[in-house]
Amino acid sequence: MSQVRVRFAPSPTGFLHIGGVRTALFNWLFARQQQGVFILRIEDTDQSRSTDESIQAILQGMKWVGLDWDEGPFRQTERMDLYRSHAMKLFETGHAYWCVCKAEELEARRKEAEAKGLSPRYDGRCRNLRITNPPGDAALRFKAPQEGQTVIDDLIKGKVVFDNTVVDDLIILRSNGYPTYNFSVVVDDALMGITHVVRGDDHLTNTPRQIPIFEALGFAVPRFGHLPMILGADKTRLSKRHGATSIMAYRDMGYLPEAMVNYLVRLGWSHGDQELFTRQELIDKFSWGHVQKSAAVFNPDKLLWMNAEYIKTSPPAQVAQALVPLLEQDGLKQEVEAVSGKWLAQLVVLVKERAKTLVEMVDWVRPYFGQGATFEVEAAKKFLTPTTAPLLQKLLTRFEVLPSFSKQVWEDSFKKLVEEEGIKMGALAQPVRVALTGRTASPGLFEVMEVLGRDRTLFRLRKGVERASLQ
RNA sequence: GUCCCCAUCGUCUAGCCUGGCCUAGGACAUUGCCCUUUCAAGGCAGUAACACGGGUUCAAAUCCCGUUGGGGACACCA
Repeated sequence: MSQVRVRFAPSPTGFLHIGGVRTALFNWLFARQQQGVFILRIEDTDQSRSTDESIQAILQGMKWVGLDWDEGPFRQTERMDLYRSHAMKLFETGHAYWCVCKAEELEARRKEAEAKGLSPRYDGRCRNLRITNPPGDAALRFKAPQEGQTVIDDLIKGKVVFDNTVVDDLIILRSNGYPTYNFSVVVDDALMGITHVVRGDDHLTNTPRQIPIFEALGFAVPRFGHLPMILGADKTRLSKRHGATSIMAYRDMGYLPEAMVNYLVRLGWSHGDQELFTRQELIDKFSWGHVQKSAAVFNPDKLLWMNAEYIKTSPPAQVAQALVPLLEQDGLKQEVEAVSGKWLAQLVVLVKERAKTLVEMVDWVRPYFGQGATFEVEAAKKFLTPTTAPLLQKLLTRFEVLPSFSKQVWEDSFKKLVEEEGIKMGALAQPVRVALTGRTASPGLFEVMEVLGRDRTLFRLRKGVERASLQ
């Protein structure tokens, strides 16, 4: 069997959509598993909607989720000669003809047909005109077979049969000389040696239009696979009104690329009961047979859970690295530069169990930068009171005589004081928590002290006593 | 309207191809309990589904037909 060659072929008309990422992912996974080739092709033949910014967004998105391509990115606008020469070849072999119908006329006829309840197909009126010297604004149409059936043995849907009577003669070269999608795709897929065309199932009905073109051109027909769509909570096609759909928006919301990949693959594919997969496991275990045939509803809750799992289990240094840009955006650039990567990783370990996103993590981590704590007003009011001041002072006095920080020793010392005072843990823990972090919620106190270090712990305790004495 | 695809808990899904082991499993969400210095995390338990109707069969979530419902496509967009 020859080498697998697959492609991802987005059109650059906006940001990279998460549905697009999933399509790319399935192709990429299959290529990596089969030691095949993954090609990136930009379908920009619609010059009015394509933009360079979109191309950049696509490349950026692909890189962020770690989908590397082996060939490309190719741009269709750089391959115009290929489409034109193959179109002329079809004309010369009698598989295509010039059509002089005006776009407005076609539109009007389509509307008329629809109004009568007929299917809005091209009526084929130029088919037998045998125009050989077309006017400059003529379009070239493919002469589609009108009898028989086109059968697709789909990788995902299985056998799908279309009557050829339902496909009309589609335009392959517009009057401006640009190829249309259904034609340029065929030429590229054939010329690039694509063995498996895997795309969204919104393309399923395009397939019986494309197969006859492969055949007319004398090319081998690739295998096809049509992935089910991603839906919003209301079961309609996922769009902006369901929330963020741009892959980069998820980076900005604090999602880890590994979590996005895992979630997106699991949306429509499964391997028994397993939910979490490493990239390598995905490559090893992927199979078309377990790709779901039906559309799937995008569930932000499950994605959030999965992101939390990745935050908890990924190497802390890696999470810290992803966190840094968000920290800097949040105005902590100087503070971040002042600390070591090792300490940052330690910080991640401190809070990773409570942050479901990196954005949440920024908030959890903020109290540990800088010398002093910033007290939340309500927290200070409740716990740093004149009654707690002497208690805090006693703890401070005991800690001050300890030469260096030791979790065990400091915790013992703390508990001993609680015992001697005959108070509950919380009665001392909460004021200390507020003194150290400025907040009423934080990780375990002694883990906090460890991250803060002896000096800052004592400093903040002192400030806490001061604040408590004030009220 | 025509054509195509699809149908298991609220959601993602296992099971379906190769009927019986399904009293339908897992995960997210949700509810309760436990743990606990706070907030989380974690542990345990609970609620919750084979769309409907006909067949075939000793036996159907699984095979067949129909109905209903959902989605997609019908451009000189991709």
